[in-house]
Amino acid sequence: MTYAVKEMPRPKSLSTTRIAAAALAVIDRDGLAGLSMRAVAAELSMGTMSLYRYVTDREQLEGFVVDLVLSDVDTTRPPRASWARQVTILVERVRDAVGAHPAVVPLTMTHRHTTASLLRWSEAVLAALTDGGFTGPHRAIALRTLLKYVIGSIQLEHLGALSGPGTTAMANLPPAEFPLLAQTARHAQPIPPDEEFRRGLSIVLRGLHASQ
Amino acid sequence: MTYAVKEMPRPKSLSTTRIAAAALAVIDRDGLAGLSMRAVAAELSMGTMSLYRYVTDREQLEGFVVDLVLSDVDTTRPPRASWARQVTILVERVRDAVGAHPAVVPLTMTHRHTTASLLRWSEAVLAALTDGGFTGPHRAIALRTLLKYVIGSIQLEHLGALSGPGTTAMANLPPAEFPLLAQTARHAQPIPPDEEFRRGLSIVLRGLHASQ
DNA sequence: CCTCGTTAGCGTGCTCTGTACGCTTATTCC
DNA sequence: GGAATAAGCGTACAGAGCACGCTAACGAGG
Repeated sequence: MTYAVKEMPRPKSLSTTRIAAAALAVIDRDGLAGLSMRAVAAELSMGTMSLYRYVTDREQLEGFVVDLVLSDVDTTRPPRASWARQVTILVERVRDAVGAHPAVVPLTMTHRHTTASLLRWSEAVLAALTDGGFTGPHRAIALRTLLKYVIGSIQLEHLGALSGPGTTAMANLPPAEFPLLAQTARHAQPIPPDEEFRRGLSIVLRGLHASQ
Repeated sequence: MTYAVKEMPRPKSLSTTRIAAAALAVIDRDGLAGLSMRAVAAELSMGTMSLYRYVTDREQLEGFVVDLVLSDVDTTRPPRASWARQVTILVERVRDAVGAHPAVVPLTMTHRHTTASLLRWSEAVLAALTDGGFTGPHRAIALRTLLKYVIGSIQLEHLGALSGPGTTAMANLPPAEFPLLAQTARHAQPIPPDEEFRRGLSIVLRGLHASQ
């Protein structure tokens, strides 16, 4: 027996996903600074206030955008791979999904990502870790450490990658005051972000391996 | 021979540090949302537009706030300690400095921290790594990996710590769909943030050790 | 087919933001 | 003391988020 909805005099013409997609389009086109309720409404050919039928807040809309971006990550575990390889692939998928929309990075930080896809992702990572023999609190720490590395990487990448202009500036620092930094910057310059990410991740994985 | 400044008809009554301190006071009291040019001006008992004699932008003011917060980290290297211990202490100092003003965390992310104290901090970390036998590109990767861990940690902590309400919510997830996650959340619950941070860091350090 | 109830959609307007512009006033130098 | 210069600020404007209440489109019952 279905308890039908009492009344539906006029069906909603939009879904939250569609609104989020519109907002994401605005962001991708005009940057995060270009995101405004008016801009999103215009993108949907609606009046500004119509958005508020679907969204309580600008805050909530931003959350939906993050959800949308993160919903692109494949959370299935690659079969027939070592636990470390599984984790690597899962972690790289998150990086790629966020990397596809660099301008939303600040939003992913501010908005608690309790989105369903991140939960599924965590579950998959935990499964891989379990394959690797991790259990109990140690497994919890392992997951969190990986999460921290991902977040830090994304943040740092879209804030000045190793091969970016920031590093170039560091290479020109006064060598008297910052000898190691200047030298390190020169060494780091030719390392592309992908490689930096992979090598850092493999350090973390080695640490996990060595810790149990 | 000093080339004197041509004219100084009226001395500045404020320093950028003092403005940053006022802004930080506003943030600490009213949260980041309470930060506005008017609020900072009021905090200094000035007219709003007077601020613009010292600051070109709200953007720049935010940068100064970050600088101020980060200027609290002691960048001297603890003597007579293993390289790993040195790194641990240096890393924890950054965490503590930022942790003293949780509301500025989003600012530290948005604003490129090319602040002098972070440069000195990096130099110190590099020195410790050099003690540990790291050189060349490998040392660069090591520094970046540590930085990523710090950033990710700070971010994650002020976005839902392991022992926070977020984890409690996870513990109550449908066990059918998220068996490992629910179980992990229960295991993680009693772990305080400090311990989580330390154990994660030691994983990274172990990884660094194992990588060379 | 018509009417009624409900809700999607939106126009108006308020408050608050950052900041451009230009005036007033305090201060230092000769 | 007078002139020059910059500090300090009052006013004003564009654009933001969103509260409020009206209008109109639609589904259901007669």
